[in-house]
Amino acid sequence: MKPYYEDSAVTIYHGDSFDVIPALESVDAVITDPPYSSGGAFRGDRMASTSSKYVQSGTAIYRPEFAGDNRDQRSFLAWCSLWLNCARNAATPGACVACFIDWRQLPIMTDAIQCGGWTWRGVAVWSKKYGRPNPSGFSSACEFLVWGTNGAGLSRDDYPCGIVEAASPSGEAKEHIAQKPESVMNWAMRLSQPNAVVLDPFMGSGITLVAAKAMGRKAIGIEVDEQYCEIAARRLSQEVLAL
Amino acid sequence: MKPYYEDSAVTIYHGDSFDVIPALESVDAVITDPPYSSGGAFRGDRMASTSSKYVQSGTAIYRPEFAGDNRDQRSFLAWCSLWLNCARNAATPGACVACFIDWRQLPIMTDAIQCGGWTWRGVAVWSKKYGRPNPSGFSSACEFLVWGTNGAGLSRDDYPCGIVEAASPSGEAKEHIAQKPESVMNWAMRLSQPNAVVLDPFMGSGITLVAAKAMGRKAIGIEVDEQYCEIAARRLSQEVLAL
DNA sequence: GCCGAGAATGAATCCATCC
DNA sequence: AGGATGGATTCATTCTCGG
Repeated sequence: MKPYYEDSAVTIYHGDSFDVIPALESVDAVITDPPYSSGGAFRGDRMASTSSKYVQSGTAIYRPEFAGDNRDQRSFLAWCSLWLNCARNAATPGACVACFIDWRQLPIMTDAIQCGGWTWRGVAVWSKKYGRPNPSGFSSACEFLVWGTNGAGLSRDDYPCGIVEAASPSGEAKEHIAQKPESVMNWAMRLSQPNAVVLDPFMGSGITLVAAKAMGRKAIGIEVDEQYCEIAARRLSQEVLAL
Repeated sequence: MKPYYEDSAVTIYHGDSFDVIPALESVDAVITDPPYSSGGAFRGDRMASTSSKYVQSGTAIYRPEFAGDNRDQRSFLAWCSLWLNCARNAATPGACVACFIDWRQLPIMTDAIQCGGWTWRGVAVWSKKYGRPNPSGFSSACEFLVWGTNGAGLSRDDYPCGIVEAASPSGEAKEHIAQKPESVMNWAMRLSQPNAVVLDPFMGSGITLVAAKAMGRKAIGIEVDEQYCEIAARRLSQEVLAL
């Protein structure tokens, strides 16, 4: 299988995770931000394009659409269970898993992690401090990180806190509608062991790989959309130049 | 039905919620901190007494056991669905509901709220900043507030943020093992309308009622354990004296 | 360079219209 | 009737720009 991009710490594959993951082995951590299939109470809302259902109020910055974000709840559970199980087959004993998700799909994700054979161990929180006001009550100020291990966890030297606070990325540094801040990815990365091989099966703009590299891990990214492979590869080569 | 305690803003009933709630009407908000039936992965862990399974690091202060905290997941879902439906029958259209819960029972509670006929609208977060370090990964630094409405929500003037930060209560101010800080209860109270009648079917030491009073709401508390009725009544009369 | 005012932003939600 | 569409709305934080 030919990588789309490769350097000393990072490998990117362009393709579908279900095709690529079975060729992998010795994965120590799965840290990812899958398409949420969220964005509305109704089927029609969820089926809308990612750029219209996740409204970027009045921005002039273009960000590409992303794929796989329009499953209903049953399919989302089935689909997550399958790729999570697939990833666990490539994982070492004691490997860890962590998936970002919003409030609406949080319970589904806890089911999916367990259906995929992982041991669910907790829900960590990314606080954005304040979200867009919600006319019916509390603002959506947080996203969640559902995490677990492949069987018994490994002993560790690092005890990360279950909550992290950071503002959403914005402006030109934000190349994907759902991009997480680097500080949040660095925090999530602390779940893995210092020398871990980290897999992100839904790489997007590659922020997970940047964090993995910054934290001394090795990383494998998979992305179905070539446009994002290109963005991630550019970002990672710039990182190399910056060192 | 004879109240155990009553003043201008607050009524306390001593009894089981399933017996008391059907006699109520015009409830505008249900804000409560039910027994989590959590505290361990195994049945034996959950069946331990509340004062032993919820470890109180090194404190000598005695706190009474509390009831209803040893159900397995299926029973917890069934039981929550039943009292939530029961409470909804006493609720006005557009009333709101909010239940505190830990990560382990969070998905069950989102199911229960919907099974009880409420519209689930979000998951808000109470951040304790730090939790006990967890040897397998992230510390449990947060508890969650699953919230919703009885049909369409009412229009509102207050737009509370979906996350609140406060340290856990400690020392003598803590009269119940699972007691929430007043600031957290005041924040939760902001989900309700300013003149709402707030019901807490699992009153415990009465912190919800204190918050309701402080925020200008009227409150009804129900508690099965007379020892806690006494604690709550004492607390509320002191509040009256303090005014 | 620092500060303050004003504008822009957000994995959103609701509701009236329109097919 | 039910699904799809488009516009209005909310505010703490962040960003921009001028003094």
